[in-house]
Amino acid sequence: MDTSVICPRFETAISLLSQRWTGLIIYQLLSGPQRFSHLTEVIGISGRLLSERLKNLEVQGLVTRTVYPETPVRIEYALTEKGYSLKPVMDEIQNWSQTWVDPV
Amino acid sequence: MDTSVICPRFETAISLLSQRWTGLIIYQLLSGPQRFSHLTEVIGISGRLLSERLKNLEVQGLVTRTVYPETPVRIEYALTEKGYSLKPVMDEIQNWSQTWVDPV
DNA sequence: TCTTTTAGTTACTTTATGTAACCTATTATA
DNA sequence: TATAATAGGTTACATAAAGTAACTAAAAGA
Repeated sequence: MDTSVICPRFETAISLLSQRWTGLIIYQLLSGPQRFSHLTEVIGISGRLLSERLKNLEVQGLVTRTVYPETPVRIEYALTEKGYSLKPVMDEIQNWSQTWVDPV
Repeated sequence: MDTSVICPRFETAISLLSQRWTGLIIYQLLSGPQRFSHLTEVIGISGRLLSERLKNLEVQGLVTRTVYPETPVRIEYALTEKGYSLKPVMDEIQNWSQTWVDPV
């Protein structure tokens, strides 16, 4: 009989990254705070899902939402320390992709 | 005007890991070749999806499928070099989770 | 008042995932 | 010889998530 179980913390972490778009959003925000419309364009995600994902990421403490009451209003999304600390993960994915993914 | 685009190789790599269960399957196989039924139990994935995922991973060259014609038949799934080289990615996710994910 | 701009939301369609029952091959058992 | 047990799946159907496109809110300038 085998009682091995996957580490629950690892499971939580990877379920975060296994959600479609979430990894890309974090990766994109690594290059600095960005606006909603910029994220939709660069990532190629719909407003509906981007909105949903950013709300989740905010709740989980990975992203902050800052309103600049200009005209028209400017809202910037940025990584928290918790979000930014996923950089080594992203770096390793980047690194792997350079070796193992064919260029387009 | 902004022409920034996300690196296509990175995008390919993260779309692989963004597929539900795929990351967990790879993580689990890092500890050695394993059978179909063992994977379903440890990961908590249904046979239907595990079968689908393993086929994809085989096509993408991350996993091999080996048949041992014993009684009853034994089929083992193992990582290829390409699959195993995702270990640093998994290690960083593990690492992040130890710092940022609450224990259950 | 009407238009423009950003940041979303709503309603609806399509795709992915979850669940449970079923199938096949091989050998052990009654 | 029939029956059952075991591994490794597949099939059919229900539910949940993602994609698409049209619409809305708020604020200020023409």
